[in-house]
Amino acid sequence: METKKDTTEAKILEAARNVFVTKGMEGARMQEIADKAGINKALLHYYFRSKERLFEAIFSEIIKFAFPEITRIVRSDEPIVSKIEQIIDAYIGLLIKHPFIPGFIMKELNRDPSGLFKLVVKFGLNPQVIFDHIQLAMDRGEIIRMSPRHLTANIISMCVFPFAARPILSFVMFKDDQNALETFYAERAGVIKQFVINAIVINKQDENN
Amino acid sequence: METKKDTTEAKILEAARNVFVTKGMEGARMQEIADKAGINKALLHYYFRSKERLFEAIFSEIIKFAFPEITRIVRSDEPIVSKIEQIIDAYIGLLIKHPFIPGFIMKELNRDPSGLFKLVVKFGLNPQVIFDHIQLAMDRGEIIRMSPRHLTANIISMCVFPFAARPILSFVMFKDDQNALETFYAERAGVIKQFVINAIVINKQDENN
DNA sequence: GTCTATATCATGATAGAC
DNA sequence: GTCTATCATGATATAGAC
Repeated sequence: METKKDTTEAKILEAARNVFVTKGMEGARMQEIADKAGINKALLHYYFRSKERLFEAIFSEIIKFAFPEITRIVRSDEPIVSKIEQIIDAYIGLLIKHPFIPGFIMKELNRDPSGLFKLVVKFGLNPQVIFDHIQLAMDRGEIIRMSPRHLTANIISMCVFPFAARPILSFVMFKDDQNALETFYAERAGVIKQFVINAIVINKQDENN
Repeated sequence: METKKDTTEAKILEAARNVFVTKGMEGARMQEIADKAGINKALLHYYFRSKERLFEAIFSEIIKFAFPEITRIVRSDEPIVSKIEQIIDAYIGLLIKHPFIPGFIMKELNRDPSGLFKLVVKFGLNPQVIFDHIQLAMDRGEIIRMSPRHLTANIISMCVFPFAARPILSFVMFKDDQNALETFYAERAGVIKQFVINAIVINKQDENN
């Protein structure tokens, strides 16, 4: 129906996403967004009243994206190790597809976290559920005892940080060899899964019970 | 000698560090820096010709700080596990003292990595040395075999990311309970050391050989 | 070295024709 | 809805007095 009407709006959103993600809120220029969208500045203000509004639209879009459907995986009835593996696969897959999102999120959250607050509240995302599931698995003796928060932090850190710090990796670790960097990212999921399993699983030789 | 002469310059640098670290290059205002330093804008340009120059001064200062003397630890003649533990302690100690540095570094590196390039080259920092040492420890059977690059990435990720993503942790994990957050950071070094040892050390019951 | 005043310029935003 | 032209603001940077 309205798939025809909003071609301009769609072009604006795509251009804005592009510019905001690479330059950030402060660094982005309305002129550049207009150019990339093939229109002029006035039209930007016609569709989105201000730069602030346009940014919020993009930011919401991205944040929703960054919290993938972890809850579904967590709530499933599989053993904890299987859940953790699925979450790592889901995260890394997402990050390989959209490698610039972590940098953007962290940049903007350090600037003004209020946007995140609204969205997390709106989505009713409750990390306590995750911690409880981990605690349960520990009580059942599936994995070693450690702080569920720290375990969660460890896993997410290993997944996200290498993408957020892409320029450092690229230059310091790989001397700007982009192919080597891509290979590294592709290996990441497997490496993290193995690392976490080594660290926390108790009966490694008895996984089939 | 010139410890008296440069009090104004010192005040400027401190104010600039403050503003740049919290607001970033684009978000920082020369007016605010001048106010915080107790002088006026013109004087900023007298000491540092432009905003760009002033920023570079601060950025260099911070970057040097962020690469602590890891090389010394790596080169020492201790077992690999001991080295890793020392590095984790050094890193976390630094980050607890200066928790806003990671966010700043990542923000600016995603904007323009050229500053890093110059400094890394200047310092002659060579990560290959680290990878070689790890490889050697693997060949000697001290730790399991895995990619040295991935192992390094895992450790640094777990150290740095929770600080870089401070606003997310603070709100999502701790509902803005600052005390709980500080406690979490204080526990971090111990947790990471244990986690890494569990993941990679081969003869855990035989560490004294 | 430090100040006031001002030049210069870029940006977000709006008015108004079509 | 889309454009051109313009405004208003705020920023970096400089001139020049003291």
